[in-house]
Amino acid sequence: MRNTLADVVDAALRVLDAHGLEFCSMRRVAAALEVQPSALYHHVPNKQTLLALMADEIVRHVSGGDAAMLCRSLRLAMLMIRDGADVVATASAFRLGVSDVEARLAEMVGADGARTLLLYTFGHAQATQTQMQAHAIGALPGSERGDPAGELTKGFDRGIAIILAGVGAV
Amino acid sequence: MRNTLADVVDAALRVLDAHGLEFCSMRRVAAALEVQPSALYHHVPNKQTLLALMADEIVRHVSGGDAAMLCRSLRLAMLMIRDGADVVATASAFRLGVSDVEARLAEMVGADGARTLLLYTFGHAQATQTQMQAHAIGALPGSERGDPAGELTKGFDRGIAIILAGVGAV
DNA sequence: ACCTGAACACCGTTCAAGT
DNA sequence: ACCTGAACACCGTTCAAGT
Repeated sequence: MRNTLADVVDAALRVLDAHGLEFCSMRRVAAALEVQPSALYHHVPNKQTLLALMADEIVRHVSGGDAAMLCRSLRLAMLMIRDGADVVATASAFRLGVSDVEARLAEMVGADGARTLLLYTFGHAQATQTQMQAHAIGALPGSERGDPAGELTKGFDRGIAIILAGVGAV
Repeated sequence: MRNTLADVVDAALRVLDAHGLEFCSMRRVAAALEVQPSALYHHVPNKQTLLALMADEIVRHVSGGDAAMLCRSLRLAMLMIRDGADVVATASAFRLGVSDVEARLAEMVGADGARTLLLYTFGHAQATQTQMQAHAIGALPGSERGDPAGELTKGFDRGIAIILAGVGAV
């Protein structure tokens, strides 16, 4: 036994973080494992499935005592890896590591509140990552002041507070 | 003069709607215009730019009297075309047809409320489209009951109501 | 069970050249 | 200004064959 499915997923996550989703190809993942591209298809039926497994892994350790902390943990998990928000958002319809988070949120704030929190968290994480990439390239008109990560996080927290206040007000 | 930039963007949107983002390649857009792939690069510097122009076009006619109607209009504009939510969400960091919507929302509910509404709308539209695709393929476990579009729209409206209530409650 | 090697039908992009 | 033709360095996936 030379490589396991977990090895493939780990290698794919390393390639994703190093090169971004655009260049996270089956051929590059295979190269990272020093294996022929066709060897991957012994572990995984296609690329879409591999991306779903990557999404599960990204979200695996999300946890938190209340709704706000759970959302913050989910956001951080996606931001930890390059293009993580895109990978999770795209795969989340099928793979249910995310549905797990939604179920825990639903216990605290109801089904509608849970869905609202979750989809806002996805949207914000995606926007954060594209904005951070734009900032890294240096392509933001009139906002060349320092790293924007802190302000983005504060903005995220304000949105969560708005939604939670709305849940309370029914 | 044989083709204009607008022709290229229109052709790209037709290819997107017919085949989806995955198969919306420069080569297929060129074929739709009965032109060689290299001809596109006279109108557009690269594919990313073309996608941004497509996003602007998708969002062009969004309008509404209050915040909720504006969000509903934005959501419908993205849902009108296959994979429209993905195209708009990915391109929205640079292209500012969306920033325009955000600015109008900000006048009504403040900057934080506008951002929350907008990112929730993106997240919900993306989830709606992946779910509708899954439903079309017939790949949803235990939910084979009719078209889910109506329930998804009601769920969206409830989320908007929660956020607007939260904005009111500060 | 896990992998190689070769092939198939594709990509985005560049560039000289045509009209 | 708008396009062709040819090329370059890539893709995802399949399949027979090896160990």
